[in-house]
Amino acid sequence: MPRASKRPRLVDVAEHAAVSLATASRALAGRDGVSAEVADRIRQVARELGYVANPYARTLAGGASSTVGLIVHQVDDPYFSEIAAGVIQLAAEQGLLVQICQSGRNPGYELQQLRHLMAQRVGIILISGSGYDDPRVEAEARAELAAFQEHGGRVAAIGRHALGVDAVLPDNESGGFALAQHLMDLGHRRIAVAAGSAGLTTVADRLAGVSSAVRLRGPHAADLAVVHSDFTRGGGRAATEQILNEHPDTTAIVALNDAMAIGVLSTLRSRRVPVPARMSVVGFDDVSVAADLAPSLTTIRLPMTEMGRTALTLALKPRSTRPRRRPTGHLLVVRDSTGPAPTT
Amino acid sequence: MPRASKRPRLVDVAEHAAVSLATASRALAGRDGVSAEVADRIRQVARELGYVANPYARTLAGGASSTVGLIVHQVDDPYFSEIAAGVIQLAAEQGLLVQICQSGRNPGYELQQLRHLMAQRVGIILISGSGYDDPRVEAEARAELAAFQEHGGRVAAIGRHALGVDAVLPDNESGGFALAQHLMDLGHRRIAVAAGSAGLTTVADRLAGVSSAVRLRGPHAADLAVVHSDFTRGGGRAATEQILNEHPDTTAIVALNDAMAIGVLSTLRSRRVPVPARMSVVGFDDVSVAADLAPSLTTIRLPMTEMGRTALTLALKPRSTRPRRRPTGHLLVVRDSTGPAPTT
DNA sequence: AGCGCTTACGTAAGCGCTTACGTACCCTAG
DNA sequence: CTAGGGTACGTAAGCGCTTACGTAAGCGCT
Repeated sequence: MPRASKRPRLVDVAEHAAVSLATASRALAGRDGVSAEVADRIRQVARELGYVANPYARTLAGGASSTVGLIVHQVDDPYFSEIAAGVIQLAAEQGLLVQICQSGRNPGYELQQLRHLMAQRVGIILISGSGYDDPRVEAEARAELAAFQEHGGRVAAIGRHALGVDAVLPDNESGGFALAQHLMDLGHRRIAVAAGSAGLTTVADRLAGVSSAVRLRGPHAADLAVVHSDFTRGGGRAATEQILNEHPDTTAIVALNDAMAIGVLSTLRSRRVPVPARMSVVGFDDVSVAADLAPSLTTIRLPMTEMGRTALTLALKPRSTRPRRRPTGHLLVVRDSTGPAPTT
Repeated sequence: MPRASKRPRLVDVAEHAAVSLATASRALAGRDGVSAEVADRIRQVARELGYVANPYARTLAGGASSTVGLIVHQVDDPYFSEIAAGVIQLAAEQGLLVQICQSGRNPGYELQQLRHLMAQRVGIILISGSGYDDPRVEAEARAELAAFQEHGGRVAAIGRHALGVDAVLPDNESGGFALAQHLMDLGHRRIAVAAGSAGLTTVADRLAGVSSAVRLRGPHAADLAVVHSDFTRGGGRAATEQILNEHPDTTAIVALNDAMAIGVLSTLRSRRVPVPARMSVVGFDDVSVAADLAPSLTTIRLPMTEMGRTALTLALKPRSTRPRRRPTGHLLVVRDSTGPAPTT
């Protein structure tokens, strides 16, 4: 049975163009040392033959790997999937392929994924998601990433500043600050915070912003009750139960991300607590459903898709000696889930 | 400056174990022709050295590529991200890496992504998302996939039956059927369908289920108004506006996926149409937020994560001559967005 | 005319692995 | 005791690229 013809190789291109392998390679790589006419002829032939370089051979021979690795906590979490969408968009524009991994919010497993990517010689690695306070894991990751960069690997982080690599950093602290101010401006004095896992730097940063806004208002501006759970809708539900039980006079809940906020709203609804009449709720991130919730969610908008793109851009640029940090900007988006504090 | 030591190669393992390259390769690949003791020794050495095979060299030399490609419409659409989560989970368990691409709901661009993956010699390709009725593109994809499989490539589709490859197929038709029945059981007689792009097979199938349920009830069981938009929240909003304007006596809206349903609910809320008192709404998919919406959404549950896993399983198994089809099962989940038809 | 320099291209040595083939050895049958 | 066959392992030939190095031609200069 006559096999369909195999893919053309570089030799085929070289032969058809009547040049050597080396010249063909140079021409297609856009390296100089090839006259313009010859280069044109080679590119022309390559196009006609439908030649596409074998990435395995190319990488083996010392060329740059054309794939970027992306580690997220969970792809089906909108925060991460919106970031991923940005990364994938830009990667496609640059002709790069994205290898995606989930760490499942587990620092040890994340390190394992990272090792796997490095072992696979993925050239560029993006790590999205909050750092953990597990100092051992963090230190190991840091060390191995440093070695990886020594060998020419490129790395960027999104929302993690403790890794010693270039990073895109959301304005967590000032976002938290803005949220607390917004609530206090509305007259709220008993504010509860539904926070994610205590170990996450994102949690710590956002929380710090909230507290500093409260402190800044004066010694008795407002009471802050912090309840830790995790950054999921289920976490938001659990936190709400706890807040309702332990801090019944709360008039506003700050969920430290939108997933939690959705859980908060859901629980308040089933407990028949009217929002915002009896309880105001704010989130953080502005995932795209936030605007379509009932009530629509007041939150801090982070340019997630853009953050993904920026992270890849950062990793693509030649590395400077010191890790660069790129803030993201943020915006308080006021919607229907917040209103004046109820008069007692 | 003394470079950090390079990664161990197979020769290093072979030397330390005092065997030849070939033997080491065989032992680590688990191929036979190596005595048990020697194989153990080699594996032991490899572990001590922290040896991980270079995937580029392995693939170049004729080994199997260890990466699977996944094409989805949009990663930040929950339907696709939940499927992707399943694929990535199982891939990680199998030591495979997942290359993810977005087609942006554009058939031509999807074909381009497909070609890119094939050119990159990705061994396994999963294509998620509805087929299009663009016969030219579909035929081209079909042909190229066939050639890819001829060369040993493995392919599976999710929710597409026209590609001539193994496929995981959601019960679109019976799901639509169940939804329509549910509404008619509640007394609804004027039902509008908010459908995605007319070209999608998913739309056609779900719609067919709805219509056949209505027809089955008898000639004048219910009026069905179909409005086409697209499978996004915005599409749901647009469709709702149109339904409200053109079919004002509608009492129930069937959104053909949950994203649209969210848009429908959002628009009804802003138009002050109470759900379900004045209008019932159903969705399709049961994305994970569906339960946390206000009101929570009656919908058809599809095991999305499981579907992702199944698709990969299918692609991993040796191919049979005829494309296999694996149905997914479904479940009508009744929540708060549906109620009895309002009495006029 | 002879020198050195640049430019344009070819030659060939790998990159790290898999695998077809070859070879030494041991076992069993005749 | 030897022929035949299986088992365990080694040798070496690539896979399709990149790139260091070599070479020939062309240039301006003294």
